[in-house]
Amino acid sequence: MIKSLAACEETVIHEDEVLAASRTLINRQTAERLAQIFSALSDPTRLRIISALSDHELCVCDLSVVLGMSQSAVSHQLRLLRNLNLVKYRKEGRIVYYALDDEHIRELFGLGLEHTAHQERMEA
Amino acid sequence: MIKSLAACEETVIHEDEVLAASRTLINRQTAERLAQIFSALSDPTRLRIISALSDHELCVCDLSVVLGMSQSAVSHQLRLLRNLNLVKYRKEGRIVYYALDDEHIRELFGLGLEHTAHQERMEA
DNA sequence: ATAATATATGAACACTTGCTCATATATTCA
DNA sequence: TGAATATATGAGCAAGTGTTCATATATTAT
Repeated sequence: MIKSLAACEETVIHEDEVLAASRTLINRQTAERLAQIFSALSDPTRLRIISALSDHELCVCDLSVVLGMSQSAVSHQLRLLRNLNLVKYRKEGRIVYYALDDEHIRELFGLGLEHTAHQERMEA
Repeated sequence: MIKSLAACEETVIHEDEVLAASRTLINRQTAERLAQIFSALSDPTRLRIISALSDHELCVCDLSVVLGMSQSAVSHQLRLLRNLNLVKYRKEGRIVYYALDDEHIRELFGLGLEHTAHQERMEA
């Protein structure tokens, strides 16, 4: 424990802060989970899908038209979002309608948007 | 415009929804920006750095001890966070102290944590 | 000046990611 | 049943990512 703190040429520079930070640090598993959520939001295509679905549900074909992308590309991304439970779907015949399935994601998306708006103001 | 909507074997399935979604869809540049922000949060190491810095500033050496990672790896990630203005730093002699530099990121981090906590409850 | 040390960084490498293309599956319609 | 069509998915490939290793830079101490 204490021994593992030895580094930086055998001397921890700020032992108290290191101990404090170590106590409150999120664990590796939590970090992995968090990273997975943010990874889902770290791609422009998926963000545009989420944006497109923020008002209405849409079928895969509609989505590919809206995004101007191939059905295959959209479908692959939808699978990813589905696996992370960020979107839900319902089937009506051969048509599959996708919709957002997570208020947290809506919040994260909105908060991110605020941030970009903030950034743009800073640059102006 | 209207022509570009033709797809899915020449027939748009839900023209109204497609037009509505197209109007409110975030543009490609915004999507890129947003993706960049979330990308910064999409890696376990960077999330643990953010977590470690959430209370106190820490120097690079302290950080590498806290995270149990090489100084080089931490330094590379700090550069990335620095370039996105997510962390700020101050130099004191040869020691460089890093701290969070963005309330939005703190909020996003917190919101993400809530989500993982929610997920864990769902699984229990 | 020289040695020691905190941090930064380039190159390389394994691994991941997002797309395309081809094709499979499932449902509807004739 | 067989053709048409909405969606899903596997393989493959180009581009991106996170680490290590070696080394550069900058500051302090002798």
